[in-house]
Amino acid sequence: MQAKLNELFSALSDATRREILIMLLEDDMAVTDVAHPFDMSLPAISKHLNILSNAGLITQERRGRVNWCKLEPDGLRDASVWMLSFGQFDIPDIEDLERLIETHIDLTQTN
Amino acid sequence: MQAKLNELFSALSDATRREILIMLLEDDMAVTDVAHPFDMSLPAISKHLNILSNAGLITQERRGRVNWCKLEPDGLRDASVWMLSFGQFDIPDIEDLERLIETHIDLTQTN
DNA sequence: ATTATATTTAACCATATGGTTAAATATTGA
DNA sequence: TCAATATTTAACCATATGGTTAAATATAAT
Repeated sequence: MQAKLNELFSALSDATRREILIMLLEDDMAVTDVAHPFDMSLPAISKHLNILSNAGLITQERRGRVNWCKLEPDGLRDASVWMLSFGQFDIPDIEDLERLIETHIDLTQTN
Repeated sequence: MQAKLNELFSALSDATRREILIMLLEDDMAVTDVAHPFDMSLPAISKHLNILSNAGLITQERRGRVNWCKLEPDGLRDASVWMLSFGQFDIPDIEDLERLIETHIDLTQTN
C-alpha cells in the first residue's frame, strides 16, 4: 500500500505527467499525439507514459502500430483515500457525495 | 503554481514523510520525537522535515533548543484543488461540505 | 565553566529521475 | 518488397534524492 502511494504521488509530482492526465480527460490519445504539445522527445514522453501506467493512472492498449493511452478512472482513488484518512474530505465520485448528503438529511430530520 | 504542485506531490511521495504528517495530526512535536519511531538518523529526518516545510505542509518554530514541528492545516489545499480540477471531488473542510449540503437541500426543496 | 541536549550543516555515497540521441521493432501503405 | 509511420529500447548524461557519519552550533543544566 505504501509503495503504491509512493508511486502514485511520485507520478503526480511531475508537471508534464499531470498535463498528460488532463489531456487524456478529454479523450484517448496515441503516444505521438500526447507528445505533440511538449517540447520534448518521443522517448521522454514514452517514459512518462510508462510511469503513469505503473502508477495505475492510465492504461495503454496497442491496436496495430498505435498505442492508445486512456485515463484509468479510479487511478486517483488511493491518493484520495489517503487524503481522507489524513482528515481532508475527498469524495471520489458523485454517488458517494449523494450518499453522504442523504445520510446528512436523515440525521437532520430525525433530530 | 506547477512548481508548487511538483513540490507538494513530491513531498507526499515518500512514506516516511506521510508518516510524519500523520504523527503531527495528533500533536506538535520536537524534531527528536518525530525521529524516534524511525530507523533512520536524525539528519535524515531533519531533511524530510525541511522538504515538508518547503512544500508548505508543516511549519517549524524554534523555542530554545527545540524546534517544534506543526502541521500546516491548509497544506494539502493546492493538491486538493488540482484533484478537483481534474474531476475528482475533494471537499477540503467541513464548512465547505456543509455549505454544499445546504445548497443541495435548497435545490431539492425548491424542486 | 563544563557538560549534556537538540538540531543542523557539511561532505560524501549509491541509486533514481528526467532528459538526450541512435538504433531496433512492428505495422501499414505504395 | 520497400518505404514510411508509430513506438520502444539501449546507452548515455547531469542532476536530484535519500541515506550515511562527523563536525558545528546553540541552548540548557550542573
